[in-house]
Amino acid sequence: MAKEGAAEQPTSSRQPPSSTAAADGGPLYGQAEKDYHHLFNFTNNKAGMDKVDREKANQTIYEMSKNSSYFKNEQRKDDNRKEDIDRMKAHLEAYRNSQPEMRLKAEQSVRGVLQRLEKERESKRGSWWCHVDMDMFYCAVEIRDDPSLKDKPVAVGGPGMICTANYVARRYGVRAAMPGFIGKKLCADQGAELVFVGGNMQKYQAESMTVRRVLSEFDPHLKMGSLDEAFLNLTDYLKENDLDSHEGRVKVATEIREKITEATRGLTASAGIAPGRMMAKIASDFNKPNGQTIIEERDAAGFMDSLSVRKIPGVGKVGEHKLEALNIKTCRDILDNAVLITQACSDKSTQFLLRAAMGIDGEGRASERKSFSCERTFRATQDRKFLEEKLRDIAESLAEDLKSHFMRSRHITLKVKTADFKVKQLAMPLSRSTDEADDIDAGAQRAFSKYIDTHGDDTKAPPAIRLLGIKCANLTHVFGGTGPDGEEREAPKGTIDYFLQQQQKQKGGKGKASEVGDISIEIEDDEQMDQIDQMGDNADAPAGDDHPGNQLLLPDIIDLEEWEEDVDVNHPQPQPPSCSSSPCQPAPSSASLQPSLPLPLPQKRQLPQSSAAAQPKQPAPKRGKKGGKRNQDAATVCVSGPMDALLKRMADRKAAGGGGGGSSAAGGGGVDGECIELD
DNA sequence: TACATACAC
DNA sequence: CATGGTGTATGTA
Repeated sequence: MAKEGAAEQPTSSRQPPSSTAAADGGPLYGQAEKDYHHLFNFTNNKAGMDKVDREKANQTIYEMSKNSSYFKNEQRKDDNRKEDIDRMKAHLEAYRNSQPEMRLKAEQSVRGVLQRLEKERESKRGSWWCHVDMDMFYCAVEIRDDPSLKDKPVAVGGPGMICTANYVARRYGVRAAMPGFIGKKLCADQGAELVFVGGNMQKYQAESMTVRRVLSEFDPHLKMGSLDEAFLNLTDYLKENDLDSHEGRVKVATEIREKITEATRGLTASAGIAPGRMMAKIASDFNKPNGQTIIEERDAAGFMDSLSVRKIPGVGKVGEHKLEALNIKTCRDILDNAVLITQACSDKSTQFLLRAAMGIDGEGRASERKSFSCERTFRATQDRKFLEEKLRDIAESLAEDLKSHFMRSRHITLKVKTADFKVKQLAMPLSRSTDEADDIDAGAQRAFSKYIDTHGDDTKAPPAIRLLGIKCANLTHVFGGTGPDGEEREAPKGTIDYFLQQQQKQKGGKGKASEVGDISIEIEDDEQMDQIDQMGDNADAPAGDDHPGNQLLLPDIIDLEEWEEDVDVNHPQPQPPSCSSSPCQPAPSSASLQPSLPLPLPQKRQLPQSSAAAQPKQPAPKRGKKGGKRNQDAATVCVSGPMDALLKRMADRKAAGGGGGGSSAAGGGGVDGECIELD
């Protein structure tokens, strides 16, 4: 099945790099005004839309958007960004005019960084990652179950927002994350009717489990990124099955996809295999849908070089434009202009960009969940009663959420979006941790009053509001103790809380009970690591828990019920990666001693345009038993004081003399002026 | 700490 | 009639 040919020739049949947005789809609209073309994130050159179609779609979208509050707000934000960019440019200009010694120093420092990175990349050779991504997942499920939809433009979602569109709809310019009414119009203008299908999360979860089962055969430790994508470490599988070769990888990718299609009765997936997670992810997108891309180590640098910066996960619309202002469009440009980047970006961003451009994965250390939030959009209103009731609903929903996860929060943030789409947040620390709706509500209402006070004055009513939300942070685990009904609260098997409970018991009694505060838990071996890895995926979780699990130690992955699946908005198609036929060159050091802004480091790794498959096959380097195992190092999980919570709770009970955590909301004055007092 | 932004999905 | 919700990271004051 599928496009194996494509897999073996990832480089051969692609179009040259698309020109910039302005040149490509030149804005025929609002010419006299500023150019907001790039705000239309919905058009790209995928899915066989030709230039005319694209331009037509752009105009439709523009016509429908231009007078909306939403779009006006986007313009405002964009103007702010432009100022940012101007400041950045000014800063760079200052650098250009600075003392040569200074610039020389900067360049030497960058050279060192790049060399270090080169070494790091070298040291990580030999590990193989696969990213599997289901094609238009939700949509595909719906179409499979109702084949009459097959040739129609279909969107999962509604008139409010589109979650996923099939490829027929995409031809009309319909995209994920596009409001449904625009999608509808795009189709209507071309004589088609967009069919909306409401989502069915249960069904998608079930399908996702099926996919997972298939994949776990290749890597039992796989990490599902969301319902429709997964990361697999294939290193062991390839070695154990004597498939550690280009042919082997092609075979495995093919097999993975075939098995998925078989197990799901017709759903297709795209896959990427590469010597790193990030590259694998980019690769899986490269021949979508129903395709695959394999990147060999010797091709990796060349592949990255030609890639648009926008392909780097973490570089979005804004980042792309910032870099564009520096004349940086590809990953190669990032490396060639590393000095520029160090001057224009923060240390963190610089590190991130340089690593990404070289194809080196981020450290990707995941942490425990840090917040719970809930927000609702509604028809903008000034009706205070209505808004307060909305807040109450949200608080109740959050309390439920917290309880079902055995968590409490000590800090809440109110979020308010006005009719003009401006967002404001107000923090409200609580005097102690809570999972009670009353407490959360009290805090939120107080913050809301404050908002009203500061935003309406005597003459002017406060603005209409279109969204309210609450975020609960400063979380602590709760186990033991009693729940709201007075019943014993025990963490269910298979949850992180259960794990922590066990740990607690083992370390238990002996000493240190008096030591209130954070405790840390040592994860000593892979087995324990896996135990944690698997948590939350178990069916043992409490019923009605729509969050598949916690995120402990899942790197860079968000595993919520995701709404926007398969977003591939506005990604220029990557141009053919030029492949290098030689392994990565050691970091060169053609050091001219003259400071010059674009520092040619490391040397260009350009090479013939032969495809990966056409390259002479080189066996992957034999390595010692090293690259394969993930998480070799013992990891330490820091848990923000479950002990604390326990003791506090006891203290609370003593003080309150009453049942459980229940507490009446405190209207009364918060301590410290801002902190809301419970009980 | 508080707030705003950017990003992923 | 009309542009979502959940979560993380980061920069700045």
